[in-house]
Amino acid sequence: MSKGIISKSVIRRLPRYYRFLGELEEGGYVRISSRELAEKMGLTASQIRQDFNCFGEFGQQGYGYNVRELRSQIGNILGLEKKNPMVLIGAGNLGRAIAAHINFADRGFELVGIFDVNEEIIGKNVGNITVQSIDEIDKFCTENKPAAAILCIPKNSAEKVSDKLISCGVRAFWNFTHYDIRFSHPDVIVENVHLGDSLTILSYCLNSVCEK
Amino acid sequence: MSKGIISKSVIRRLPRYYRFLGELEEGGYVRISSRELAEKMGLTASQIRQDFNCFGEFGQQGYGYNVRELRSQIGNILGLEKKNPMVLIGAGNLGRAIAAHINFADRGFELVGIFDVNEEIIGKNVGNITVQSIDEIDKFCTENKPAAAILCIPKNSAEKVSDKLISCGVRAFWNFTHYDIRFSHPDVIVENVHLGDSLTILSYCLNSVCEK
DNA sequence: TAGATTGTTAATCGATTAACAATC
DNA sequence: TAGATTGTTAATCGATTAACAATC
Repeated sequence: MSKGIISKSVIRRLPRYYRFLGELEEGGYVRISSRELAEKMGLTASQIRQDFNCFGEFGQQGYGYNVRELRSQIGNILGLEKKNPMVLIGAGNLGRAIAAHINFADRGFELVGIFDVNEEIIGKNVGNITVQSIDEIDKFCTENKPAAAILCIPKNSAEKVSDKLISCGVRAFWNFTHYDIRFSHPDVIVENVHLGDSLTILSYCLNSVCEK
Repeated sequence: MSKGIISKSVIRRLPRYYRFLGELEEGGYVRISSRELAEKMGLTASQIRQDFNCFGEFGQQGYGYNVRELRSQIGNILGLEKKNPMVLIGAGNLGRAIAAHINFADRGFELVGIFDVNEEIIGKNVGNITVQSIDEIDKFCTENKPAAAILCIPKNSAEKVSDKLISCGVRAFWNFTHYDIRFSHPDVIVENVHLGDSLTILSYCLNSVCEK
């Protein structure tokens, strides 16, 4: 699919390309040039062409890119035709909101199980999934082989839980805790979401002069 | 406070420094060298010294940095002693989870109002704040002068709502929608949280060979 | 004083932008 | 064919790392 290993900077732009192309497609666009797309997205045409050329030659000289075709290619690159089974650990406020709010199917995943330690939550439904005790995780993983896990748990339990999940074969984490999974598991795939840090950055920008 | 304008790359590392130094302080550390901190955080000592020197000379040759002092300095840089009034727009799953989950006071903010359009939610309490109708936002802003807003609303209402808030004096947004506020308001401060994009990146990494 | 470690300058690396030949 | 726009190479820019003199 791709020409060698792709830099994080490029990968982080792919979901946004995918979204924009979806909107263009809905808006009836059939073709678009890198120049026009750059204008709409606030990037340079050069960067767009460089980015796409990491993965192949999706355009045509003198014409530009076919919107539907390009979007579909990027979707494939992102692995969105897959439905990787995923578990949610922690069904507190944040975990339940994630479960309800995120369209997993459109992002290459399927949410197949939810786990918690809190007896008051266990047995209740979140969406159409019944929250199970974390003690069931071993058995569940053996049967369902989840590839990925969402961590919406307190920091102090994150080490134990992630160790356990990795030993059960989970290879990727969407990590909402401040625990650094990669420190003891350098080969695991981790996408961190540090909401607190994000708000802290907003505080900085509100109180100081910021670039861009 | 700082020596000129600081690059986004540096700013994005500040909250993590602040967190680590907090943990060190709790763990009884009095001093730490850039080398030791680098080891713990998975950075280079050089980068740490460069980062800190954007803001001043916080260390002492031959000694290193005083943990408590350094943390306090970074806290000030981040503006965490302030309590900027902030409103939440959208009290659905995600909005309510954010309101409950985030420690605003530790991040330089105070949540002072919550707004929604849904009649079934208006009048209910989220934490100790009563959800108001979005129609009240004008009056509320005049009285309370919120500096920042959290957008947890559908994309198609984001343009109207952000225009309105900006006209009411809101200068900064913690934006959970995929609407690009800066496109029509280039001078506004925006910190985007694109949860869907983040999960999509995890899909890519799970299905392809990734760096780091 | 000697050892340690900073603050800062210089070198390197990687990412973005510009330029242009290839080609539809 | 002429015009447009890509794919790709070269130039620039910015961020990270290395080196070292200053100094506690």
